[in-house]
Amino acid sequence: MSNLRARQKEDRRNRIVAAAKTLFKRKGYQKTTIEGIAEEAGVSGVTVHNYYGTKAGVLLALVIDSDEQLIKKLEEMLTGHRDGIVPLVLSFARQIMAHALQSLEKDIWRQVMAAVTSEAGTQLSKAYAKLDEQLAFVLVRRLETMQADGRLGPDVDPLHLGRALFQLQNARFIEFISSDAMSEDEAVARLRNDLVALFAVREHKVEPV
Amino acid sequence: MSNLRARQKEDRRNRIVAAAKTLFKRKGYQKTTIEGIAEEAGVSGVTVHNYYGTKAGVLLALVIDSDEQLIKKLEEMLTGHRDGIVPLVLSFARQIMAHALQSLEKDIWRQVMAAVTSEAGTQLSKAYAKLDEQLAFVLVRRLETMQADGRLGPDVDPLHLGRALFQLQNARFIEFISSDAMSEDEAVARLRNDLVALFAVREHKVEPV
DNA sequence: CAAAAACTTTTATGCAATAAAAATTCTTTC
DNA sequence: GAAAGAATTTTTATTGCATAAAAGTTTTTG
Repeated sequence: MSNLRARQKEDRRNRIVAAAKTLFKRKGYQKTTIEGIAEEAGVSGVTVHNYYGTKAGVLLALVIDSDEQLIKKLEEMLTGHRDGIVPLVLSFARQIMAHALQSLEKDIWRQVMAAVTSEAGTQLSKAYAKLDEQLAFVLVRRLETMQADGRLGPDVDPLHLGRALFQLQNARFIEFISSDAMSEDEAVARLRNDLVALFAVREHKVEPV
Repeated sequence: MSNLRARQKEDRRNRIVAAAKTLFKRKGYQKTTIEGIAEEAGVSGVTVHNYYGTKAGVLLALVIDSDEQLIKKLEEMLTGHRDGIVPLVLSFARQIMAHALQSLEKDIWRQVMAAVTSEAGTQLSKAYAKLDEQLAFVLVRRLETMQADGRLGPDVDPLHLGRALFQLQNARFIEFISSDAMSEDEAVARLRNDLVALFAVREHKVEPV
């Protein structure tokens, strides 16, 4: 009997997120109220809280939806990439920044990033972390291909390398959204500096701690 | 006449931060109220807002004070460091994590990190960013010494490398405080994986974008 | 010392977040 | 198919952050 109640719940979830998306875009984050979202979605304010916990929670839910598409897009774009690691990571980064600004403004992204850390442990926060892991894996898979093709040394661990590269990219992404003044080009340039500097290192021994 | 007014202001600032420090430690972040801090400091709640803008602002001020000491400590500890880059960065990271937990609990650090991004552009947030830059420079100076000693190739840019290493360290630090379960050892292990993987790469060409 | 300037406090308002009680709607069972 | 029961939403109420404006106080300055 597929449960009317479950369908209604799903429906309300969708309406709330859709309402939030509309209002965040129209009025910005600070100026849209939970009560406003609730009204637009045809539920009570308390229901929004019951569903998503906080205003930032609603925002997170919305971002998670949009990021799932991003991952698919990235997979497509990077498959068949025949350049080196640096260009790979830079296109990856550029794509992420472009997608981010396309869906929401920097100011709102700052709220997203803040919510992810301050609400660490929440379901939604975990879901976001999972997406990050998936994003890192997009890189990992590319690196594995490169290694199979002989374009990456056999002594490199693609998993750890992919994760490290993602961390760097993410750090620069956060820097990017943290400043209204910073352009995509500037952010990419900084990331390139990071990579070039790191890859120029010839470390002899690694063992001692 | 050294301005009585300025001295009073300075005095209030100190009292507010001291009160906040006490209360945050005693009751945690969520449960201490601005009004409580104000009462403990002998001012009105609105004054706390006028001074620091937000509750997180008070917290940031407090952290900035403590981080200034950290930088000095790190300088001392790392001067005369004779190992390679990886051990250098790992001690650096370990020191930062130890200092962090010594002054505040993870939960509160999450609020700090969230505030830094969500309140980007604020005076206090800029001050925090400046401290990060100084921390990165601790690494940069060590790398310069290493290069002068011939322990780091002449084709490496110590400034960019130091910044990149700091970004990686910081990413893992955030991960560390974001999970109550993650130990210092685990965080350091992840950072080491990052570094080892990155330094194992032998990138041939870098030019094309 | 009095007027002006600089601050702080008081007062008031909006909104997020949370809890408990009341009301509604769906499901189940006879 | 209606009534009992369960699930879920809404109403209502409260606390605390944040902000603005008016009122009051203290320091500075002429």
